[in-house]
Amino acid sequence: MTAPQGWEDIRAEVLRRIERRDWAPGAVIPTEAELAAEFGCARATVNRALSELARAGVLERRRRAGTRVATHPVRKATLDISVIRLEVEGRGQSYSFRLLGRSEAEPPPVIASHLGLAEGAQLLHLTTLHFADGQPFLYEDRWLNPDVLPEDLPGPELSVNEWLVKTVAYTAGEISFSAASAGTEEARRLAVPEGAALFVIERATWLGAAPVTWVRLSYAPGYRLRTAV
Amino acid sequence: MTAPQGWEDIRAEVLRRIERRDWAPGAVIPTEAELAAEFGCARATVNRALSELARAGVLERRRRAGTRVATHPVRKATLDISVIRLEVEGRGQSYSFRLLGRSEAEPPPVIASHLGLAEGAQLLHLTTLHFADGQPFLYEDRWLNPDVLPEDLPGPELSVNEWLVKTVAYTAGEISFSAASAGTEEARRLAVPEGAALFVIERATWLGAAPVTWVRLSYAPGYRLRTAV
DNA sequence: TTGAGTAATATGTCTATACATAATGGCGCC
DNA sequence: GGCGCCATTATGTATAGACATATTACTCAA
Repeated sequence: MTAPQGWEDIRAEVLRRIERRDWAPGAVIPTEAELAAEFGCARATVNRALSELARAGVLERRRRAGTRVATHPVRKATLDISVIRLEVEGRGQSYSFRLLGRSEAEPPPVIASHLGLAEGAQLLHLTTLHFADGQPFLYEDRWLNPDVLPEDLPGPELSVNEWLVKTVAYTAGEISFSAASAGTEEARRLAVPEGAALFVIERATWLGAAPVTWVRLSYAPGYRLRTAV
Repeated sequence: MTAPQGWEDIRAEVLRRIERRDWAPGAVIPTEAELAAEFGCARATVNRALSELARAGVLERRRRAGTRVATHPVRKATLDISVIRLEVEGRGQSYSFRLLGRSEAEPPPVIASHLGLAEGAQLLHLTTLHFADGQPFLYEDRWLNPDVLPEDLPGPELSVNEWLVKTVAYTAGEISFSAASAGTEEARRLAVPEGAALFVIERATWLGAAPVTWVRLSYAPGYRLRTAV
């Protein structure tokens, strides 16, 4: 066997020992210095490898206490939250969208309180339907805080969704994924029967303390969000 | 203003400049060497900060071409895929489960082909109902490859889910999230009307080329998977 | 026995330097 | 002008050494 060279090799070797149960879950593994001596590399290189594994949830590291194999390996799945156009085009389909409604209004209390808005605050309310290959793909229900918008809204060539990610910064955000039965409006827009199971992403973002946007994305039936682990 | 000290300070400062649009999306930012000179630190420190931001999707880095602000900031949401018991207990509810069925059978063709199984291969089929505070919370439909199991199946104190995570390694995996209408079996088990919108996680894992498990988790209505961005 | 104080230790980070690697831009050749 | 090669350049990684920091383990006194 060739000795591990770079930090990725060392990571692989450590992972292999964990999978082979040379190092059992919960057990303390050798220190960085010891591993560096064994692999014949600098401690920093071992540190890089072990840090990556700790970030991935495979190891747990604490100063002075050492490094141990995680007993409950919390596998972290990373989802890429992208622009809808790119998501559609990434599936090899053609993208289009249509702005359905635009108004200034007071958001429902649930949304207002979630965003931390004062009572009676007016937000911009935009509803958009996104298409993949001409078929309804996603219904977007968005509330926007006009105070944080640096420029005018985009022209018809850019969806609000895409314009937002390119121009409005935010410092904190929440995402939730759930399933919901299609309501009257969603069903009509997506051309599905009322009550159909829709995959729903709700997202709220803030810029500092100021709410930026709240959006609910209802995907047409059949949609799957995928990722590798 | 005090000069940034560690790599986290530098990361914060860079992020601030991006959010203030000192560095616009798509623009090339100064090189590591230049930033190191400006901040009065080693290049490795700047490298650490910029690498983190690149990993987070805020920056795009390419050798020789330099570092630029991402035009399509692909926000990466990381989900912690944990043991179901911990998920329930993390919500402050009491956890229990019941093994509903256990048999050896040939999986449906969809699953078999997805896993890359030979035709006619027999898998262990386990169905489990998980409860939160005594209420049906999650219906688990699992197919297990007996060849990769290192030990006997767990006793009644540990759910298959938890036992698997702690004892079976895997090298590759896929997760998908979707919404589905409750089928007859799911509806009966979760005590919801047929056709109710369920949040579904499907997951397949392999150990090298060998399939390990395929599982479908159907959550009772109202379930939300949350994460921060 | 208990608690406070202290020494020991493993990880976390930074530095300076060096070389590796990928990708670009320009140069020269045809 | 077009094409291929090569020097340049910015990032990626490795190194040894140093100091910082968190936390444990130990010692000693009340």
